[in-house]
Amino acid sequence: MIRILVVEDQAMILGAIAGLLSLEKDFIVVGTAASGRAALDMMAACQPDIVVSDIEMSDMGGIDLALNLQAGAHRAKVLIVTTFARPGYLQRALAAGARGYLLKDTPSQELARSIRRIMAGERVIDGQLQDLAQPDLTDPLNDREREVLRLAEVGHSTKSIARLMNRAPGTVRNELSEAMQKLNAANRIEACRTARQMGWL
Amino acid sequence: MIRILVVEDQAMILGAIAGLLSLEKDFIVVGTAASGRAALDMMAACQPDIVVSDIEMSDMGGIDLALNLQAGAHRAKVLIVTTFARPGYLQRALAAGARGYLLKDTPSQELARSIRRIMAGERVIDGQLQDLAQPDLTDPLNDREREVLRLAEVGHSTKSIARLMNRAPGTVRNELSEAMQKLNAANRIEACRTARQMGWL
DNA sequence: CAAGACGAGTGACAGATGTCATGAAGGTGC
DNA sequence: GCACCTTCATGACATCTGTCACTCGTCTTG
Repeated sequence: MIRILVVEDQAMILGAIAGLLSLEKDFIVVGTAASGRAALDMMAACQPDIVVSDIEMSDMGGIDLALNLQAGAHRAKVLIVTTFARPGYLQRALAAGARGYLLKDTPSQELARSIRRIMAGERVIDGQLQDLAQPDLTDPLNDREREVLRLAEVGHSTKSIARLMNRAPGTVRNELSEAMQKLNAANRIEACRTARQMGWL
Repeated sequence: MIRILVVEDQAMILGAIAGLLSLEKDFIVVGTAASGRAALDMMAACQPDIVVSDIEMSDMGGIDLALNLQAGAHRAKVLIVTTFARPGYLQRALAAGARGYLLKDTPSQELARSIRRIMAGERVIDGQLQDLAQPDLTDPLNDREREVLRLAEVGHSTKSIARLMNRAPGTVRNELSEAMQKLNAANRIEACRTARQMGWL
């Protein structure tokens, strides 16, 4: 019997996935949580063998959850199930000790199959991401550039970003410029998009 | 017995929702589709009483699907189930003849309950959207402004947008400026964000 | 300690962006 | 025909953006 904890912030999807997994005779859903934080609090009580978690959630995402489990010496394995085929996410998930990374695009039968493979010790990466995993996709941005981009993304002007970060406008301009060069973008909008798409924001 | 067609582009979610609904004794899932187009093609063969559809899908979204069903004199009712609490979406969905609008945030039991209520003739709007439904939230943009914003959103410069739309750069600048005033935004980035958030893009 | 590396800032410049007043061309309505 | 509106376009102007070269302090590190 494989003990599963499902973590997902959209209640309906959470219910649907939990229901789906409950249909398997060798699975038992021992708990569900709407955030990484909540999941962490339930670990002791649930004693899951595997945690199936989304990435983007308020409070604490799936990657940070994996990190915490790794650090806390929990023996539960982690399977990430997400909408996003972003290289940065995959990379960080694996670095955080996740044993698998599936896209919600993949057929639902794959979920059960992947859980069994992971419990058997295998590592499972979604087929759509095999190719993306290889080339040089390390995040070239530093913390300041990331923060500047995050602010630019929501429409702040250079001046306004400078105010928010307690920096001179010129500095912000330089950082933005740096980021654009690194991302090979023609303007801040493009830079934000690429960074976002790669999972670097 | 209520005959249901489920439309959703993320295969895993599609499977999970279909599975969830199959558990109800008075429901039968007569088909699943990954796009509005595909759903439309299946209508005759499936003869569903109700179509449960996502909104954002390639090929044809849930709102256009509802429009087509309405126009084609199909008697199937439509329930929209989506991630997005965007007033523009709700408004357009209802205008397209949808009988219900649920967020994926709501608990999964609500889905079955809502389907039954809709089959009983009721109209179901997610609680989180009740308040948003009232004030003046009509899309102030015209077609050109919408298109200009869509291009600006992905990082095109004014010149590049002008080329793509066969217009003078000055015209594009004016249209962008117009849109920004209508949306009360300080720059194109903010304008794109608000429009997107309201469901006007 | 000298040589760098690094973070933050400045100044100057070209080009992009946002605002506004204005104008030409093509409908409408009467 | 004439007044009026809409759509597309210009030109002028003030700002904002993006690029670059360069200056300081402050740490590292040999």
